[in-house]
Amino acid sequence: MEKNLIILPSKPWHPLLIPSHSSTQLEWHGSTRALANSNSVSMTQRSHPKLVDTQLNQLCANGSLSEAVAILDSLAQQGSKVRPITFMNLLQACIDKDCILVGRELHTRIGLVRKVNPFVETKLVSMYAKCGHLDEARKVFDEMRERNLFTWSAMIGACSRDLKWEEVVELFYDMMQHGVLPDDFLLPKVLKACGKFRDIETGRLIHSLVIRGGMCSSLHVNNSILAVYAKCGEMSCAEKIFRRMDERNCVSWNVIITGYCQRGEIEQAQKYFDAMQEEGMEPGLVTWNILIASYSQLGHCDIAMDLMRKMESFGITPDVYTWTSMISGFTQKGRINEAFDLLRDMLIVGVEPNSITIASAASACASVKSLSMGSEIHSIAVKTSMVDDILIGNSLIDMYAKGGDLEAAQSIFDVMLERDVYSWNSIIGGYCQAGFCGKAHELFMKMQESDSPPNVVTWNVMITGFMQNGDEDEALNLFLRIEKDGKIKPNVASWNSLISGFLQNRQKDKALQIFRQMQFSNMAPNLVTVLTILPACTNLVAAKKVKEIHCCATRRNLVSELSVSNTFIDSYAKSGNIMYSRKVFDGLSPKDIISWNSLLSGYVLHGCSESALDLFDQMRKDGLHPSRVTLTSIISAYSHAEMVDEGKHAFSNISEEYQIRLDLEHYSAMVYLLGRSGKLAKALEFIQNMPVEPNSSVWAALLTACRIHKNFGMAIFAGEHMLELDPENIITQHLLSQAYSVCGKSWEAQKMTKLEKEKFVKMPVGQSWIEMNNMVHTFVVGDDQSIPYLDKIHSWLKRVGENVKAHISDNGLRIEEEEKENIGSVHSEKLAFAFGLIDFHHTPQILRIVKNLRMCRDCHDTAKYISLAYGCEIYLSDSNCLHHFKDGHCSCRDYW
DNA sequence: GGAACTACGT
Repeated sequence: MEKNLIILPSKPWHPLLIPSHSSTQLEWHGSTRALANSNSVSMTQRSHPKLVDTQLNQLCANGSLSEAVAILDSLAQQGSKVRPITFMNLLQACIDKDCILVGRELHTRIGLVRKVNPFVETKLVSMYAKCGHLDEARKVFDEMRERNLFTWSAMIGACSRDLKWEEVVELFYDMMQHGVLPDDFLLPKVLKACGKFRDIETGRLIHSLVIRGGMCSSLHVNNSILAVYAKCGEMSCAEKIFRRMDERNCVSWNVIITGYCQRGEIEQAQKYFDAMQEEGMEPGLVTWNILIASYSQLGHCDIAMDLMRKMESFGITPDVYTWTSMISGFTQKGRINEAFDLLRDMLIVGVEPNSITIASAASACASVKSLSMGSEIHSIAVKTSMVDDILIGNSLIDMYAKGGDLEAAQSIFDVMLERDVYSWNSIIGGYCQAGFCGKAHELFMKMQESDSPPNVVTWNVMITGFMQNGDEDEALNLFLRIEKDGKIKPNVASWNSLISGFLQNRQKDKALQIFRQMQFSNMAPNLVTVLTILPACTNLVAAKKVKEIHCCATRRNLVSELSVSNTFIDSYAKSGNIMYSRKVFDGLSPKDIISWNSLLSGYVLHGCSESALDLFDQMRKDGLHPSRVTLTSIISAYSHAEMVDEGKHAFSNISEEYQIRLDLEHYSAMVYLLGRSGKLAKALEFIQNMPVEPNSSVWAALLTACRIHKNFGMAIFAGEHMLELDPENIITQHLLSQAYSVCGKSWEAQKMTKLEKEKFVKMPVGQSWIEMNNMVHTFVVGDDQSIPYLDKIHSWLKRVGENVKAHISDNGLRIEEEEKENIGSVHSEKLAFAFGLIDFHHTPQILRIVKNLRMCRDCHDTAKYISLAYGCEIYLSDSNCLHHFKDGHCSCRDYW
C-alpha cells in the first residue's frame, strides 16, 4: 500500500543518494513504522537532494516531523544515503518543536550508520539535553568515539542549563585531560559553575591559564573570572583584576557591584555605582536592578524606591526583576500594603509578573494572614496561567494555610501536578499551626512514601506542632527518631524547636536541660538558640546561667551580632549583674538605640538613677535621638532620684523636643514620679487630665503611692478603677479589701472577701527561690515539712526578728499584698534568708532570691537589717521590683 | 556548540 503512495526513484541519480560502494554507508534496516503513518507524503521522482532537504525543512517547519522521518525511511529503503546536514536539520527541528519521540526515532536511524559524523552526534547530545533528557544526552556523549570542542561544549552547556555545576567542572577537567582546549565561549560556562559552586580553586586555575596564554582571553572571559572572585567574596582579588582590565563594559562594573552587595557592603556597591558614572559608563538595567535588589533586601525599601524612580528618569524602564525585588523587599519589611500597591502598579504599566513575583506577593499575604488579598493573587495566578507552577502552588498553600483556610490549602495541594518537599512542608505546617497534629502526622506518614521524603524542616515542623499542642513527649520522641527514620541529622533548628517548645509550655528547667544536652552533643548553638534560651535565665536565681550562656555565645562568636549582645545587656541586668551589663555595653561598637535603652532600663531596675542620668547625658552628647523607651526610663530615673521638676521637664520634652508620641508607659511613669514624691493630689489630677483613658498600670502607680504614703481613701479610689479594668484580679481584690477595712468600710471589705470565696480563687501562696551551691531551693509559706533545719531556722529568725524590731520606727497600719505573718507561717523570703545564712560556716557575700508576691514592710526591714548586721548583700526581686539590700539600705529607697 | 551581571518559597 505504501509503495503505491510513495513514488520511489527507480534509479538513484545522484552519487550522494546512492551507496557509492557496495558497502552501503548509510543504509539502515530500521523500522517502517514512521512510514506507515505517512500516507500524505509524496516525493517527486528524481528529486535533487537539496530539494529533498527543502521538502524536509518545510515538513519540519509545519511540525510534521514523523512525515519527515518517513521520507528518510523511504530514501533508505532504496538504499539512499542521508547527508549529515539533513540529520542535523531534522534534529534541530526536534529541538525547536521539543519533540523527543521523533528525536529518538532519528537516534535509532543515526545509530545504524556505520561511521557517524561527530557533528551529527553532537547535535544528538544537544537534542536530548534541550528536550530535557540530560541523562540520555550524557549516554550518547559517553559512547562517542570522537569528541571535539563542539561536543564538549554541547555537553557542558547542557549540564550548565540543568544547573549541574559540579558536573560542569568535572567535565571541564575531563576535557582538558583529553587534550581539548576550551575557547572563549566555553570558559564563561565553566567559570559560572565555579561561581555557583564556590569553586575558587578551579577559578584560580583557569585564571592562571588565561594569563599564561594557554587559553583565550576575551572581555567575556575576563568578566567571568572577575565574577568567580566576586561570588566567592574575594573582593580584593576582584578589585585587582578589575583595575587591570584593559577593556571594561557595563557587566564588569555589575560584577563588582554584585560582589559587594552579596557581602552586604552596600556602601561600597554604591561607591562603584557612582564611580562608573563618573567614568562615563552608564548603568544599565541590570546595574540598577542589582543595587535596587540589594537595598531592598537589606531593608532599605525607601532608598530602593527612590532608586527605582531615579532609574526611570534616566530613561530605563523597570522590568520584572525591578518590580519583584521591590515587592519582596516591602514584604520582608512587613509593609504589605505597599507591596500590594507595587504589584497593582506593575500590572497597570503592563509589566508581566512571573512566578517569582506572584510567589513573593503570595508570601506577603501569608505573612499578614490576609485571605482576601491572597485570593486576589490566586486569581492573578489563574489568569496568567501560572497556577501549575510548583513555586506558585507552594506559596499559595502556605498563604491559605497561614490564613487559616486549610481546605483551600488542601485543595491546591491535591490538584498539584508535581509536589516537592516545600509543598508537603507547607501543608503539614498548616495543619500543625491550626492544632491538627493528627492530620499533620497522617500527611507526614504519606510523605515518607512520596517522591519527596521528609527533610529536616519537616521533622522540625512536626516537633513544633506537637509542642504547640502541649504534647511534649511526642515532640521529644520525634526528635529522637529523626536520625533513625529520616537518615538525616537533627540540625540546630531541631534543637531550637525543642527548647522554644519547652519554654512555651513553661518548662524552663527542661528547656535548660535540652540546651545543656545540645552543647554536650557538640551541636553549636546559634543566634536563635541564645535569643530563645536567655529569657529563661533573666532572673536572680539563674545569674550563673547567663554567664554560662555568655561564655558559650562568645566562643561561637555570636556576640558580634548586635541583637545578641543587646540581649545580654538586658539579661545581665535582670539577673542582678548590672556591672556585667555595663561591660558588655562598653565593649560594643557600634551600639544602637536598643543597646543604650537596655543599659538604661537596667540602671533603673537596679535603682541606679545617677548612672542612668549620666548615661542619658552621654547619649545626647553622642548625638543619639532618644526613643519612647528611653524617655520612660528617664522619667523613672528622675522619680527614683526625687527630681520631680526634671522629670516633668523630660515629660514635656517627649512630644515637644523629641517629636515622640506620648503613650501610656510615659503617663504611668509620670504618675509614679508624682506619687513617689508624695504629691498624691497632683498625681490624681494628672490622671484625670490625661487625654487618653488610663490603663491599669497608671492606676497601679497611684495605688502604690497611696499604700506607701498611707492615703487609704485614695487607695480605694485607685483600686476600684483597677478592678473595673480587670475584675478578676485577685491581688487587686485583696488590696482593696484591706483598704476598705482600714477605712472602716467593713461592709465593702466583707463583700470583697465573699467575692473571693465565691469564685474559689485564692490569693497565691507566697513562694521564694534561692540559689545556693548551684541548686535552687524553694520555700513555700505553710509547707514546713520540706524545709531543712526547720528548728534552727525558726530560732535564728526569732533572734533576728527581735533585733529588727528594735530598728523599726514605723509600725502603723498598712496595706500589703501578702497576708500578715502569724505563728507558724513565716514569709517565704525570710525562710530563704535564714537558709542562706545558717547553712554555711561562712556568710555568703550575696544572696539571690526570687519571690512571687510583693515583699511586705516587715520582710523588707528584715532584709535591710541582715545586710547591715551580716555584711551580706541581698538581691531580691519580688513581683514588682528588684531590691538590692546593702549596708542597711535598699536600692528601692523604701518605695516599692 | 554559542558566553558574563539581577528577583523567590517551608
